[in-house]
Amino acid sequence: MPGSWTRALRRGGTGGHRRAQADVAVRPYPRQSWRAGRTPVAGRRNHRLGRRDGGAAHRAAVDRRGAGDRIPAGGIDGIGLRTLRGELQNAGPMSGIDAPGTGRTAQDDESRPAQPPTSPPVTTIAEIGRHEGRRVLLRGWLYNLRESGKLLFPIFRDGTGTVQGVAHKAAVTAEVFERLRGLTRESSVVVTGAVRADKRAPGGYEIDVEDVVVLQRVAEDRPYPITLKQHGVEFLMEHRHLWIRSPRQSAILRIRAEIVKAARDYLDAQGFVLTDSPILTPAACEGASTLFPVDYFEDQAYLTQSGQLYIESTAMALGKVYSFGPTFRAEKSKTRRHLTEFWMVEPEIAFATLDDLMKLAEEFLSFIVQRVLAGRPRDLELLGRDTAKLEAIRAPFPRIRYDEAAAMLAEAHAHGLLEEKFEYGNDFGSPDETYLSSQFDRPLMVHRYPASVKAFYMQPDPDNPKLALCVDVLAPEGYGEVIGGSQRIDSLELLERRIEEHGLPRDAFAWYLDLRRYGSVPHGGFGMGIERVVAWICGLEHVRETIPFARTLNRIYP
RNA sequence: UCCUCAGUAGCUCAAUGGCAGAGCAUUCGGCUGUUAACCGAAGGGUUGUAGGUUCGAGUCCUACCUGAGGAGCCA
Repeated sequence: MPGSWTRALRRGGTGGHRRAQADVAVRPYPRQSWRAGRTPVAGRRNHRLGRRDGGAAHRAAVDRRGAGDRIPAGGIDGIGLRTLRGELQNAGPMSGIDAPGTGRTAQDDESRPAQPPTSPPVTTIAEIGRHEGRRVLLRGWLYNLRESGKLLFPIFRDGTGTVQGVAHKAAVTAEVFERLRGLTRESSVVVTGAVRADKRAPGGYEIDVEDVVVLQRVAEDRPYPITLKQHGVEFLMEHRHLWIRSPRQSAILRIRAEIVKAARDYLDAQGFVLTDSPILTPAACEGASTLFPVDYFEDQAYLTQSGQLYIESTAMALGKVYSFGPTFRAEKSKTRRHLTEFWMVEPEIAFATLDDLMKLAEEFLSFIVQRVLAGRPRDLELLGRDTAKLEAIRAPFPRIRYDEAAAMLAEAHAHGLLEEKFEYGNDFGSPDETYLSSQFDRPLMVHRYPASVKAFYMQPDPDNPKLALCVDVLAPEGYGEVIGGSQRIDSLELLERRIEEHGLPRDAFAWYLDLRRYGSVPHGGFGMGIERVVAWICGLEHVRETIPFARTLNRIYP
């Protein structure tokens, strides 16, 4: 069923924004040529598996640096202020921080004019506007440098944003001018200069450079590999540790942090108790997915694929609980929606019914989306996200039964909107989900699937025991299932029967059955995949950009 | 596991079976308001690997390796 996802994406209008960014961007999705050139690293196969060259290259690089090429006591983070201010006023102790042999170190600035007696305040680029008209100290990296004869335009970044500096040859010392003129991208710097509002500047402000101290200079023979031009996916993922410096990637990670915080704030405020579940588990939680085996002191253990069974027990202890953590699936899925390691937030509630769960799910998601809109508008803008589509995400969400969804799919197929005919009784395929969610402007909740296609622990619908009291929440714009949940079986006898029917090892579930033996109550919960939510809210083509270091079928480096 | 597509300079890509190229990056030179700056010059190649067809293969054939997207499965 090729193309239905991309068609849906195009309809959704998320396809064309990438090129608009002055950032490293992956080419628009539909083009087939996402290939990338080979990376010329020896032992390539090995290092993808995490066994590089034992660090020889790094050691060599360190060795090449001179003895003076050391971070001052306290490190860069703690460099601070006191040290740096001292440096800036008597360019002494900082000497040698630059690469040796370049002749452009701070120690050469003996002819620097006397500094004013007070040192300028340290600020971040995000807050630079507060210092308009005053001298400040910026600590960051050189993002780019443009030259025009006797004018230099360095663009600095510091993690909070980017700002352009201006250095007139006549306005700075010859040493500062030369040091800046030859500076290489991503060299780390401490910049002194006056903040000036300028209509030509994208952020509204520029900094008139007065002095630049170079903490570490990137060497010309190993220039920063990620340029401002386009790169292929493989190259970027191979350099993920550097790619995250790009404004676009930084924006995504800030939004991810906002989403995680919003999810936790919401649940905390609703009286949920965080009870994290174990990562190392003795057996399959659900039996379906493939698990990563781990040697556990000569016993076999597995990385968790869901914390659900464990939080059912903490819910019986504490009432309303949730877990937040990584989960692992060894499925050989190669799609833009899959990672082998991903994060889930899983609320579980004693005495909850399916209706309670659906109400929680829609309010939970609405809260998260609105929080991101309010808290990270500039990052959404940087990503080119159509925020009108996010503004619409407010509870209540549409709810349809599996039966109704199946009828919609049958009709779509009859009208030629879906290539493959949907067979009643099956679970929905990706194209089916994409079609269903495309019919609504907010997340779609599909409930009461056939029990036969769902997990063994789901409570049957009393009105029709062939159906399960479960719900999947399908995100709009083709982002697929972001939440899956259900009411759980509370009858000991029924749960025992289901475990047997599914051929699961009864011993491994003895503790789980105890929950039905000692004061069983109706209860339920759901799991929300963080990466899919981030991809949806950010309008991304692939979940690999939603986490600092994605683990996929073919990649575990860096 | 299956289907489809793709591997050429550090990167992104060209090259009817006939001399392996461009842009960016790097180096050198120029430019007093640049916005992925621009202009000029230089260096940079075992065309994924191994076979085969051919007078001649980056191009055609076979196998393998690697990556991407999709299916299945899932969040």
